[in-house]
Amino acid sequence: MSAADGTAPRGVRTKLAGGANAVSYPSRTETVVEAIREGILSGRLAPGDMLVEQEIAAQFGMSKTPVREALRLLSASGLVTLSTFKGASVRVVDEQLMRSVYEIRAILEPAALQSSLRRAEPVDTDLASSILAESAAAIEKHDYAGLSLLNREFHSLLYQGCGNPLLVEILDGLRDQTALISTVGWKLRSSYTEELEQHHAILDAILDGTDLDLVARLLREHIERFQDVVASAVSSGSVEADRT
Amino acid sequence: MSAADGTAPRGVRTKLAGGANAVSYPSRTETVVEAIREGILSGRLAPGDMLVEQEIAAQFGMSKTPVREALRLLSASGLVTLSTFKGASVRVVDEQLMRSVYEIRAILEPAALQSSLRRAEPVDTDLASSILAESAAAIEKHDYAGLSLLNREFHSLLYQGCGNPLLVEILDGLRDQTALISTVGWKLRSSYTEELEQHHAILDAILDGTDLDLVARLLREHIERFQDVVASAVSSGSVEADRT
DNA sequence: GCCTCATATATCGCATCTCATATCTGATAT
DNA sequence: ATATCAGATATGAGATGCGATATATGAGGC
Repeated sequence: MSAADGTAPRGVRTKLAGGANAVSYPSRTETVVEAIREGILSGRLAPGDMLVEQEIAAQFGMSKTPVREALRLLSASGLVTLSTFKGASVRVVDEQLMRSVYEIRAILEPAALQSSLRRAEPVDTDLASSILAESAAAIEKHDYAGLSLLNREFHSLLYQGCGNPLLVEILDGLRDQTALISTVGWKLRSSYTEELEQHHAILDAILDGTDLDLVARLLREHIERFQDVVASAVSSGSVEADRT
Repeated sequence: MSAADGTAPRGVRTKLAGGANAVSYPSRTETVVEAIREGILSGRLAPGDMLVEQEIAAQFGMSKTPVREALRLLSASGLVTLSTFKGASVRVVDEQLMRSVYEIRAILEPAALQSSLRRAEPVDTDLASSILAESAAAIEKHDYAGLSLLNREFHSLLYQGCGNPLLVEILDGLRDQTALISTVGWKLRSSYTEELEQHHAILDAILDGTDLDLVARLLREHIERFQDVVASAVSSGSVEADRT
């Protein structure tokens, strides 16, 4: 009520619209989608948290309409569960879902990586290397949220250059779903050094560049390994336990 | 205008809600999504056709709100293109997109099929067989819209039982995207018999059941074959030509 | 005759309002 | 005391209206 004046925000958007990027300026719906997405991925919003339209609308100083659309969109992308007349909530992950996600990633990511490596502009190995360095630092500092982000970035790098935008889109979506548990599954902590080691092994194999099949196999085994780790972590109930 | 009374439709929905299936009754948004989806898949709506909110709303006797949501959802699933302040239109496919779709299918479908075959309740070969019989009949009758539908059904059958609901969902989405051109690409007509033959070969290999790798390879090569066929058909501009 | 610019219209984006539904609370009967 | 049912409340679903913007159209100038 207080922030929902109705005139001020509209002016702001108008200014943005005529401003720098004429094409595709951020609609209010996009704003909300991005904000909630970021909230979930960063772990600020935990699985099961209710997402109340009116609350979010007030928080952003807008009407419920764009919020509603945003929640629908997030539901379509799998981050949010929508129950008719009951409301929206951050998706609660179960073992089945996580196994599904990792199974698909285990198939697609190695294939995408091979496509990347076969192309002219393959993989930014410098950036990958620095990400791994940051990962080590994050582990030192016990910054597991940051580490989770870095891990996702690393995997993204490997398939980003595969030349298939749709494949990238799909893998980005799957990657986001893994974030539903990565940030909260503290029980996975012990696996982080192992994950980093495997990332290093994969990067080394890429830099070596002689054996594409080896690279693909390493990545696949890496993902399959974490399918089991994550699935068992989820089934043991460590996911919802940490959030009071 | 005429049908948008506002009170009559509501009563209908209420009756449905309290009626048979209490859980998950179709919301207006879902109705529209399904209708437009069906329209696109059946070829009644051609790529490039504008989808005007008010028009559709009037047609269904509802307000613009659910229509709007439906269009957003369809955009997220890739069947509809949304241009800000310009409107929604049935997605126009280009060669790049089609290559992307088929490339991913070539990776995922064989893997999914192998998963299916390894499970207890693998593939409904009886149904697959009858679908192929119907396909032959459709070719006889030059019913290419029906044939396209049957082809999609056949592929669906192969991965439906893979035990990974998310994978099924993704493949269903990709399958729908191929429908954007399948029904209108009349130039593909000559390939239909070849497609049917290959489907038969795949089914035979499944029924034989001795060589899983052979089955996977046949399916992969089948899809890769049609990647080229479809891509060249799209680039030659046969897609938009047929629709006056 | 063709190009440029202002006006007009169509269409989307968002806000506000109303209605239908689920959940919660409490009273009553067993 | 507990189970059940009715009313209250909260919340989503949908309808309507207004404002913003892009495209189309026509007049005027070169």
